[in-house]
Amino acid sequence: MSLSTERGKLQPADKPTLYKQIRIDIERRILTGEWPPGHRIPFEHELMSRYGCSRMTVSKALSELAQADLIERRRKAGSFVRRPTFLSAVLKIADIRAEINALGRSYGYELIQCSRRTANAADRARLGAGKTGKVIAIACRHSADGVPFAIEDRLIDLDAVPEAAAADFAAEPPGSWLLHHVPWTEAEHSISAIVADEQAAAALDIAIGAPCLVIDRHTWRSARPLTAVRLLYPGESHKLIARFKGSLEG
Amino acid sequence: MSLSTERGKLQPADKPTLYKQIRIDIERRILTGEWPPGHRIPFEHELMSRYGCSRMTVSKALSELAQADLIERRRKAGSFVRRPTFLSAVLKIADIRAEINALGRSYGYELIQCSRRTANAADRARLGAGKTGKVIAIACRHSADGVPFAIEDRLIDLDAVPEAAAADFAAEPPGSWLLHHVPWTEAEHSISAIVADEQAAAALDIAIGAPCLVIDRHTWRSARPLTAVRLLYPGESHKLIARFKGSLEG
DNA sequence: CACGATTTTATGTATAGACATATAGAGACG
DNA sequence: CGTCTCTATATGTCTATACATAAAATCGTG
Repeated sequence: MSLSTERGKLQPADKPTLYKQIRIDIERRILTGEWPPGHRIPFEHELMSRYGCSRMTVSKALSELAQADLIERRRKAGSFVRRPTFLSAVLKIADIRAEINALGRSYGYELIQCSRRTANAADRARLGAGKTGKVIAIACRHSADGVPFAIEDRLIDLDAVPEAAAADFAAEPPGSWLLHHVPWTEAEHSISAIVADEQAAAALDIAIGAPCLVIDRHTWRSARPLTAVRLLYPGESHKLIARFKGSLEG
Repeated sequence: MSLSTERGKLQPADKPTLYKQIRIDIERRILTGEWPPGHRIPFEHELMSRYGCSRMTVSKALSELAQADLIERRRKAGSFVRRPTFLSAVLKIADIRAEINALGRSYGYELIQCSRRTANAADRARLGAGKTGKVIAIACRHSADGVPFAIEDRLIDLDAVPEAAAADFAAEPPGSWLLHHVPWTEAEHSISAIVADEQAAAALDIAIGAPCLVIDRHTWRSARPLTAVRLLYPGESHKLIARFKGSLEG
């Protein structure tokens, strides 16, 4: 409140609509700790009189805060500050080609192996779901400026993604192809560290025993497994960045 | 549409309010690719007549989709499907104590070293910002059922977090203490892989040369650095899970 | 006191209407 | 043909009102 400055005009490039003002106000109190987790936000009717507006307006502000997971709304009880999903962050895993291009380096791609087969027990276990028919198994390598960047080992469920049968994975990396042709609803990433074995070391041109970052990604559409991929990055050179930012200043 | 089953009753635990129905409907079309990125969503007045409701209702659905970054709304032009933030996912990094407790294992904590000093050049570089006064440097170890789980190496800016001077980090892990006492607005995680050196191997009770997952986390409040921490996990045993889930199914 | 029924209340959804605002596209003009 | 202005229009915000719904609080009864 009374954030008005000594300037006569308000902040120039601002659009201080009322509901947004209320949202920012409450958000500020939460993020500064003035209203700690568990604290009950004033009732809508209190906010109505405090800001001199209708219930729809404060409700809109509270709804957005709820959608952003900052507060929890409970009928009859009120709205409460949520324990921030504290150490959760948005992990951006760019498409490898885009990632390398963004670094201003030239992208290189090599298909190492690509075969189609009826799913065996290991394939089924890896894809996670029951009876699978045919799958495509792909091994390939991504490089930046000619230096190995990551190796990829992928399995695609051909029943779930029949279009993949017609794709030319020698010309286009499977990750990019899937991104542009196959919509998905759920993905899970598992990140771990291993040391390079002989094969990985050779493919990545690093020493045996050097650390590697591993990303295992599974992708589903409506609970149906589409693809499973393991990406191996030379561990010291590559970093994944995850960032969390409150929307206070955004 | 027409997801109704052969059962006479609708889905029991469902609350198919109209605006949510509209939201799910549009979301489905986007996620299945029926409406690809760039596609113009029907105008609000079209949706009004299609669903037979008021503009506020369709607007609420569209607003939520916009807040979820699935569509972009432009005055006069309409609403458009955004290119999904494709490979971004929510990375959940739980508080270590909570994480271990969640696994049903007993949490152990040992403070290895804790000292206060005037920030040196390395400290300033690590915290990222300019002139820092005093800092607290902490080294500690987390264990699960007596087995080393992770080692932590942390720096806290005492000027930004003066309360930390009074905290007893022998009794409470710095991560937990900070979580409960210090609000923050931004955090960045950098994930990489290294092999254990002699010191890390000893602290984690693993072999020298064994892979380790490293998380470097920096935390700010309104762009001011609060703390920088490096967590070292035995790489094969530990996995970070990041999950993306569309809200299609709830 | 324990337990089930009833009331109260804060949020959830929805409406019709109003005005604001940005801007794409049309028309005017040089 | 380029540029400028104007206008039509889709979204953005807000109101006052209405009824639905879940759950806390209260009451009543055994």
